[in-house]
Formats: sequence, structure tokens, C-alpha cells
Amino acid sequence: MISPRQIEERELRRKRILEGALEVFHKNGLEGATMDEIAHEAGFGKATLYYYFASKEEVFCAIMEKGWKPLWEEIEDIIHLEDSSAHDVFLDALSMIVKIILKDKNLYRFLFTAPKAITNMPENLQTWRTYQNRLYGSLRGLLEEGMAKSEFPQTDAELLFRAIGGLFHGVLFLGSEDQEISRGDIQDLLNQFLTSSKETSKSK
Amino acid sequence: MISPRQIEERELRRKRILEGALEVFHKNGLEGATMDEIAHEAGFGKATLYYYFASKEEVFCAIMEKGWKPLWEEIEDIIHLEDSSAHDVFLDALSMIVKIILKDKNLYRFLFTAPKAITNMPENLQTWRTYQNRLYGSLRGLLEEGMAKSEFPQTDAELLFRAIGGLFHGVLFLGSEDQEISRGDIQDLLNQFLTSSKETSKSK
DNA sequence: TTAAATTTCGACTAATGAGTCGAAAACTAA
DNA sequence: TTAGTTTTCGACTCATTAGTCGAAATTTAA
Repeated sequence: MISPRQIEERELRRKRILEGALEVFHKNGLEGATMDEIAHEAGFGKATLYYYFASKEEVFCAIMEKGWKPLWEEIEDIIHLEDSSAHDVFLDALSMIVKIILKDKNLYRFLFTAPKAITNMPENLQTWRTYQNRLYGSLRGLLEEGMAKSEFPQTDAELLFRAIGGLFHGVLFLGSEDQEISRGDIQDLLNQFLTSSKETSKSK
Repeated sequence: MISPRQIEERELRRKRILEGALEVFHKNGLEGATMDEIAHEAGFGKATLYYYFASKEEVFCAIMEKGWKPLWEEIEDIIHLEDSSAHDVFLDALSMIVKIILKDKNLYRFLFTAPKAITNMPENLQTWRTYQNRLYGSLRGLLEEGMAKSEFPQTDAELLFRAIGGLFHGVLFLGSEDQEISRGDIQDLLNQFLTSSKETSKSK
């Protein structure tokens, strides 16, 4: 008694709610956002919102999953399909990530800045953490592999990993809203950081 | 009718409250922290806390000021006293900042990750923003000066500024709590990023 | 010792916001 | 049209928490 079209429409409404939620999270912060405001932003009443999501946490987690899942999926593809040096695969992976992020910048700004203090959230909603962990794991692996073959500067791997993560975050999300950033810009910075320094340290 | 000692003790109690607050903010996040918990963390009742601070916002702003003010003061000293190339002054300034941050890492982790969505806070409490703006302004100035003399890699200044900011943040605050980071580590990374790439681009 | 000032807090108020309930509206299928 | 199903929401409850108030405890100064 439930046509495919109905299911699809339902899914659409869920998406619409998630978009509204993101908007409100972005405007008021995670805690500052009320279910009332989210609902109305999406064009529903609060009670309706609870017809689609069981709790605020569930909304939050759905957004997280919406962001982390595709990142992980793409990375897996790149790693398994591509057949070049760790260095190149790593840079391609980063490039892919930038591309995805730029397509939905608000979503990813939220993803990367959402308070880590989200403990006490039911385990079963936290599937996104799996995606996140796998993603980081893969990237870390690539980096370590590259370092082992000294395709990257020789420092503490963990430190370098953090530096890259931070650099990324800084370039994409720090500072005034409006500055437009191209994929090329980021590519250049990363190349400079990861590649040229190798040459320098060799030349020492 | 108020002895200097009394004033001092009062000041001490304020400090103690601020420390408690930081602890609780760190544990529960800004919004998750209750005035009750802050008060008891500091060893007082809530009503007492309101004897020392007028509102939660005031507590928050006092912490921000406690962090930003010394950073700014030190930077001003370095800029005005030191007499070398913009490149060197810039690196010294960053080094100073690292030194200060490492002395009170929890405070600065909070400072750098405290929700930017802190609008609707009374203007008169926001003096810390002045310190923050001046600090960033000075650093930005130094960077631009250095780039003008091509002592730094030639890219978009704003982009580079963000990259450095992000890198900083990443190295200091990203990832698992426990990893110890020395000032030297950071120095190396920055040098690599800011200096070696100059050489490379020259050699092109 | 005592009166005034300073510091403390228990118990309250008032507001806010998550989540519920029951019924109304809208849609579907016959 | 109508009986059943899905979707919507107004109006509620209930818990939490910022901030207040008045009085008690403690400290100071004479």
C-alpha cells in the first residue's frame, strides 16, 4: 500500500528537512538551533518534523552521514582503482575531496566544525563515525606508505597528517565567508607543501 | 573600606571561576555547560557565581579576553622592538604564539574552536575581539610585507594566511588529545612551508 | 564585642525548548 | 463516494537552566 512514488516523496521531504536543519545549524550553531526553527525553515510544523525524525540527534547524525559517506566512497574507489605511487594517489584523493567539498561547502563547513563534544549520542546513530574513521585511516595509510618510500617530507607522520588536515581546513573554511577558492589554488598549496619540501630536504 | 588584599582575593576567586568554567566548557561545550556546574566546579554555589559575573556571556568573554590579550601584547612587543626582515619577525611572532599556547593549551583550544556563532552578545563585553583583530591584522601585515619583498612564496596573501592559520590549528589541536608537540616541531613545519618553497619557486 | 560591609547560598521564578498526543486534513484505492 | 492510510499540526507536558531574592554566614574595623 505504499507506492514507490510515495517513498520517493517521503525521502524528498526528509532531504528538505535536512537542508533546513543545516541552514539553521549554520545560522545558530548546533545547540542554538531549535527543532521549531528547523521545522519552519523546511516549511513544516515541529510535530511533522518528528514524523520524519525521532530526535534532534537523529537529524544531526543524518547530516553527518550525508556528508561523510560520499567522501569515503569516493576515496575507496580512488585507492582501489588507481595504480600509481602513494604520493600521486594521495594527492588525487585530496583533490577529489576538495571537489566534493566545494560542491556543498556549507555542509562540509558544518561537518568539519561540528562540536566534537557530541558524546552521549546513541551508538546506533553514529554510523557516520565509521565512514569518517575509514576515510582518515585510508588517507593516513597512503601518507605513511608515501613516507616509507620517501615520496614525502620526512617528519613525524602524525604531525604531517594533522598539518595537512589543518591546512585544508584553513584554506577552505577560515576567514571571511565570501572569498572564492578554486581547486587549483589548493592543489598548488598542497604541492608546494608536500612536494617541494622533499626536494629541499634532499638537497640539505 | 576595601583593602588591597581583599581586592586581590576577589580577583583570585574570579580567576578560579574562570578556570572552572574553562574546564566545564571543555567537557560539555559552550552551550552544554551550565552555570550550576561551573559554579560547583569552582567550589561555589551558583548564586555566588553571579556575585562575580553578571551572566554566562560575561564569563565567556572574560575567558576570551584572558586568552587574546596576552597574545596581542606579545606580538606588539615583537613587532615594535625587533628590527629584522618581515620574514624573520613573522616567524618569531609565530614562535612566540606557539610558546604561549603551549603554556595553556586548554585555554587556547577553546579560544580557537569556540563557536563563531556568538552573535547577539553585548558589544561592551566584546573587547577581546579588538585584541583578536589587532593580532590578525599585525600578522597579516607582516606577511604582506614579506611577500612584497618576496621573502615568502608568491601566492594570494589571504590564501596563504589562511593556510598558515589552519596548519597551526591542525598541528596544535587536531587529533587525539595526548600527542605531545614541541615548539621545534612546529617551527620546522612552518619553515618548510614558508621558506623552502621560496627556494623552490626561485629555482623554477 | 559589635555594627557594618562583604561573601555565600538555598530556594525560587520565568523562559525556553525537546518531545508527545490526539485529532484534523489530505491523499489513495476501491 | 467512502473507508482506510498517510501526512500534518495545534496545543500540550515536562525537564532544564539562566538569572533573582532575601536572608544567613563570615570577615573587617572600631
